[in-house]
Amino acid sequence: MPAVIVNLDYVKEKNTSAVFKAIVEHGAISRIQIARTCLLAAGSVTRITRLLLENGLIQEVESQSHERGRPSVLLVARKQSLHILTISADRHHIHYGLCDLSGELLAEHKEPLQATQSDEFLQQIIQSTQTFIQQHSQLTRQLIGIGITTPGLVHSETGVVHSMPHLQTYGLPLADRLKQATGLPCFVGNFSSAITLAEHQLTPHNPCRNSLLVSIHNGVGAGMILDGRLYEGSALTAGEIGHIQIDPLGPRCYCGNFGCLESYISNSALEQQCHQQVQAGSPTSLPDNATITDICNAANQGDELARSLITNAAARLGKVLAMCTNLLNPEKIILAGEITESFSLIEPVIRMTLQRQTVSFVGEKDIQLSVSACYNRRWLAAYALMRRALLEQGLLLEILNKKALPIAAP
Amino acid sequence: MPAVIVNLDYVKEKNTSAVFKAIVEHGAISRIQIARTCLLAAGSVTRITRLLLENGLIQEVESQSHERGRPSVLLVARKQSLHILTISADRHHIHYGLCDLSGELLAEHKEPLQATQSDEFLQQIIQSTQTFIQQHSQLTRQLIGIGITTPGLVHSETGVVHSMPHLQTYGLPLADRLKQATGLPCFVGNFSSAITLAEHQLTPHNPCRNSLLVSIHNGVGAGMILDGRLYEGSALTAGEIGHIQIDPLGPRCYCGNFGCLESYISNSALEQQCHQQVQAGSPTSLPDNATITDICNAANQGDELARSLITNAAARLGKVLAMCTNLLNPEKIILAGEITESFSLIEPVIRMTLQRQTVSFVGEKDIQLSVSACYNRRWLAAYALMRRALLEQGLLLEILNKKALPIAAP
DNA sequence: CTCTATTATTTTTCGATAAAAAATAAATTG
DNA sequence: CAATTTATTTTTTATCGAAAAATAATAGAG
Repeated sequence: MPAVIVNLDYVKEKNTSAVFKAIVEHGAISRIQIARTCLLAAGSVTRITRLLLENGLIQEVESQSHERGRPSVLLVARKQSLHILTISADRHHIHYGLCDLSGELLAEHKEPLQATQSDEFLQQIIQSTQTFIQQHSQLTRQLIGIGITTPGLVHSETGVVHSMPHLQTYGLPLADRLKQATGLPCFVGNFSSAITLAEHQLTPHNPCRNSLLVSIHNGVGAGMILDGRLYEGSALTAGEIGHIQIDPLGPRCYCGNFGCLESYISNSALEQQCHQQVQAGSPTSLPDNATITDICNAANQGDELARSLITNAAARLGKVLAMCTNLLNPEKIILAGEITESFSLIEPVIRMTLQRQTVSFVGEKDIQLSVSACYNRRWLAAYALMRRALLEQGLLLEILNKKALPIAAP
Repeated sequence: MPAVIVNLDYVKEKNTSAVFKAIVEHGAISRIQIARTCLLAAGSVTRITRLLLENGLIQEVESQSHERGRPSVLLVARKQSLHILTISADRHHIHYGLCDLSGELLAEHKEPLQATQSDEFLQQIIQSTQTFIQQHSQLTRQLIGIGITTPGLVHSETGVVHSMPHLQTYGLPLADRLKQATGLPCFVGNFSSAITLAEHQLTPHNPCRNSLLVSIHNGVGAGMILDGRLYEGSALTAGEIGHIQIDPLGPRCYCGNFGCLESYISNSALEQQCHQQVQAGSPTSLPDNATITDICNAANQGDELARSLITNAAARLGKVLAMCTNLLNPEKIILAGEITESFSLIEPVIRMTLQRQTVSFVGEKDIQLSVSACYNRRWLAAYALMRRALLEQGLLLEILNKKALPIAAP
């Protein structure tokens, strides 16, 4: 019944990961502090850190004197010791990136999506990946694996892309195929989910166990961290808040239903509303073909029409966020998308709506509302999948167990 | 950082629990089957089952012959080997129950809630518990612990009742206090959450990782199992779907907002709607002071007014369930409350609403809709807390480690 | 029917190894 | 040099997995 086998290997895996994670997340930290953090005996920390030191994953940096007694030696992660290849496919392009343990981008490459179906997609990715690796051979020597994000339904545990309609892709074992072709561990995930994970990983010091990342582009969707873990739903379709109905008499949505949130607040919806209003003669500085960015800029500068478009959208979004809050009681809601350029306009509207439409004891006052810090750094989504695998899912020990380590010597 | 300490004790705890759980959930099962189920070596299973046998928790029942080879010996849990005390407090009464490992009720006692504030509440519970234990001394000899459910906000990990306004109770460490008074392990939880857990435990053979239990009485709320675990939210207030706004122009709710779901579909709301309609002269067999049960009965028998009241409520509930489905993509939605007497009327309406208001690929067709099988057996909520502690949270080993076992000899 | 070969389950034995505990070493201050 | 804190080494304990051994049944030959 248990998916994880609990034995001595598991203990070693968990504790090694925990120690490494403590070092990665805390920055410089002494062995004794690690022992306290991870609730391990001092001797165990010595053994584990020795393993990590020998493999060049961490290094001793300096001694820290205390009031009295032997000074502690601080340890840090050698972020250059291992590199991660990130692949991020969207509807039109494939982005390749190479980053270090900290997520800093070292190299990148963007190419148009040439494939029109599943096989071609796989071929393109395999070929371009190999080329990319060769072109950056100095950096890719320490490559420990590949993180891949795609649109559509992806089962990140198995690495199978269940559905990616624009490429007629159904049930593609992408992780396995790519692993076969490159010999590297591969982890695949849906982009929105993975970027939610990335956002979650950003703040290890202030761990937020329940958060919602809402992205607003031409579609509107949400990623969720619940009880500290990424939640994706039974059929991997959780977070479809764009198709929550907010007005039964509203316009028809492409999904077939009526009055979906997306029909009101997506970028294209706002641009269309703007177009209509301008044509109808509303006083504004905007042209009738203004983009969402134009609208946000105008709103920030006080344009009345733009402001009303943005705040109306915020009120509608707030309504749905209130429902989500009543249902899930999250600590934090993070927004992403062009409309966040006008976050200072949106925030008070959402807060007010939350206050009015949630039960008081849900503590809507304490909800943190913010703009995504990493949505625009696409590669961080794929990086987050690899980081999770490394720090929480046993990839670290898998790497250490191979004697032919790709890790740079100290 | 990790809340759980991963060491040898942890391995033993997890594997012993896994084996016992396999026996409890599977019924008669051989050692080799356990080994395959729990991914353990056969020798490990022998060792663990020996421990359980020696302590009277399981017993060998019969041998099962195969085509050839040594027959396997089937093991079952001795459900009479340990008893669980359940306490369930609501606004007006406290229910005490004694049940065996399988959840079957062996004795019960119900008394009015006399307390009006925190201290008195604690006193009453302690006193009545002790009396109840003494009165059933034959059964309570094998008592392994107490499960308690209350209304309000309860942190089940710590056993602290954070808020129970009707008793002016805030921050009461109920589990600790009761443990102190009785010497028994105690686990406290919110009733709605715990009953959701109970429902989840009912179907171990068909494990559903994501489900929603919606209860409709005078309040409307939801409990959630997400990724196989009970989800309660950051401030323990998840599931407040009764206060999702379904009409901004709707009637004022006692929570201060307008148009809450609860104002339309709660028992009292339906009774009030019925009253108004009857007074207004709608043709019906119902009296103007019909109860919710009357309304359901009439609806089932074809009364037009009753049917329209019920189906209207179902449509509104369906609307909110559609939102929940879009957001959470559950496998199963379970309904509880008097209105489920008319489930056959409600179900098609909810299904239709789900179909219309969820994105098609969410797979709303596959959603299981059913009536709660254990909502009316209140004690099962408290039992579920104890069962979880025993089978998943290390209580089993805690009990086995005490040499003075309360467990009945074979 | 009896005996033997076969086969699958269960038990025992043994080795590897991880963590805890205890003892020791090292580094620094006053 | 004593006191103190950190780090390392050694010893101890305990679990798991693998494999050997024991066990208990059946099938089929004679």
